[in-house]
Amino acid sequence: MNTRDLTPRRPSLRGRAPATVRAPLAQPALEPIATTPSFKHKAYTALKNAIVQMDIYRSRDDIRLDERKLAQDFGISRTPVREAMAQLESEGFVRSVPRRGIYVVRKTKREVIEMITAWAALESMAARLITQNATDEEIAGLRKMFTTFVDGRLRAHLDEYSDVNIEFHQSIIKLSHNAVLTDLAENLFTHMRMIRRKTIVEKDRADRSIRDHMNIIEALESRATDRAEELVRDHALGLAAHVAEFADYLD
Amino acid sequence: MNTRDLTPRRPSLRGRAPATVRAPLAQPALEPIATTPSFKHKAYTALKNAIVQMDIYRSRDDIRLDERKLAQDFGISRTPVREAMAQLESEGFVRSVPRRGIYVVRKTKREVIEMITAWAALESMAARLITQNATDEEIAGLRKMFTTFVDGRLRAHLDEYSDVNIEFHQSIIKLSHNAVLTDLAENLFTHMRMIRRKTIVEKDRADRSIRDHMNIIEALESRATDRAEELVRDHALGLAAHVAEFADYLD
DNA sequence: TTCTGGCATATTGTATACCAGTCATGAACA
DNA sequence: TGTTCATGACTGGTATACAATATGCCAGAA
Repeated sequence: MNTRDLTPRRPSLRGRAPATVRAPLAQPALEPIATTPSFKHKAYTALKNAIVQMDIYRSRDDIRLDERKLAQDFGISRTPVREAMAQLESEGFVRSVPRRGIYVVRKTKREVIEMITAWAALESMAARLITQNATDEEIAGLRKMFTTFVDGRLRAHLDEYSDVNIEFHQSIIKLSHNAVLTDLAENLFTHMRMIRRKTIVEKDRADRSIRDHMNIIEALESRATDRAEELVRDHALGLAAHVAEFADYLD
Repeated sequence: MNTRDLTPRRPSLRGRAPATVRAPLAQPALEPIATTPSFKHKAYTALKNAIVQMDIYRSRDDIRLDERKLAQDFGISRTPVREAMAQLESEGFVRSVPRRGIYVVRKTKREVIEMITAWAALESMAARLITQNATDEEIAGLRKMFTTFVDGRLRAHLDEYSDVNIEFHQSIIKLSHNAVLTDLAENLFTHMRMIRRKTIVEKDRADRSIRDHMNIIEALESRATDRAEELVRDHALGLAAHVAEFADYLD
């Protein structure tokens, strides 16, 4: 098997990347056309949704996904399904065992704690960036969103893994305007969403969480960089500690 | 196209992992045979190495990879090459343009800064964890590794993107014993390594970098959590600022 | 009845054939 | 001489066929 000898030279291809060259015309910015997002991408989205929505922590039985059945159900061939699976595997959602099957991954308690810790790292950096770069309007939007949540009757459901809670933290990350932070965190949040159903909703923690959020917003508004970072970090690490102590249903 | 209807039931599969059950016999513990890592994985490794090693920032010409040629060179079919490509694409190393080709991705200046910022977030959290969890021996190993580097004649090459420099930071992340942090950072570091050749080696920054490293080690040794975190963070963010100011060769 | 060995089956890994756009080329024409 | 446009080679996307291997079943012997 002769390896190597790639193609580092460019083969003619004169015009560099015409696809990315935007015409400088004064057109009303028409959308990039309804480009069909390829079967592979559609399969990826559908599979990810399906996996996220299933309550995988309810039972301890292994959950296996059948390539051929999925391909049949989607009405496509195995190839795009396999490519979607490969991506989901690299993102930590499924695990492929050769000649055995593809199984949905259940995170261990340790892994969940590690993910929350990583999230703490990313979001605390985001908070820092917000105090330095975000506009007052953006931060005000954060407060508005939050108070809407709290005033509504959603308060009762504001446990750590609820959609509204995660959305709040997701907004903080996004306000950093750092695409890398956002992407990395997005994957972590998706994993979080999968655990939510099993969470023990403790009234105390919910109240504490709301107070934390308020303090975070205030620190951001006053541009207190170090304090904002610290509050965000400790809020997340507090959840990690809580999981470490009480989330015995994992494992 | 009827979607959905996965296979959440587990298909028998009674004994969970019989492969790990060791026979209690007095046999010479024969190894589980050399299992060959799938062509897909081998192609992935080979491709990644090839991409990382090529000096992609030397020229501005697009670098295109040809599926068919690569498959031919590797002596395998297109399928595993494609699957490897898909993974590399999700990791941000290549970009696939339908009906056009697969191109090696060149990071923009903004993206590099964002990556360094994310790295700062991860490593500063790692530093925090080290002060709380790592053993004295582990931290001592860090100092030993570093002094070996500095004492040697490697000092001249200790610019921010050099292998030894990156290895130092990699070691810090690893000492956190947090697999999620480690994985996320690993990808960022790999991207870093690709930029190194174009770096302007400034003597001042190299010296500053060494001093920073020493301070970081001392903070870790004295278990100064907040200080270690701050030093690590500022060290990385300093590089980000440096790139923002001087790395005009990007873009 | 219990255990062993071989075969049938199931499932993923890999190879190959086909399809649908894209782009360079060059002939035809003004 | 410059422009247009048809054509064909080329490329990634998709479908399908084939190969390799793990697992379960069953017949037959002890």
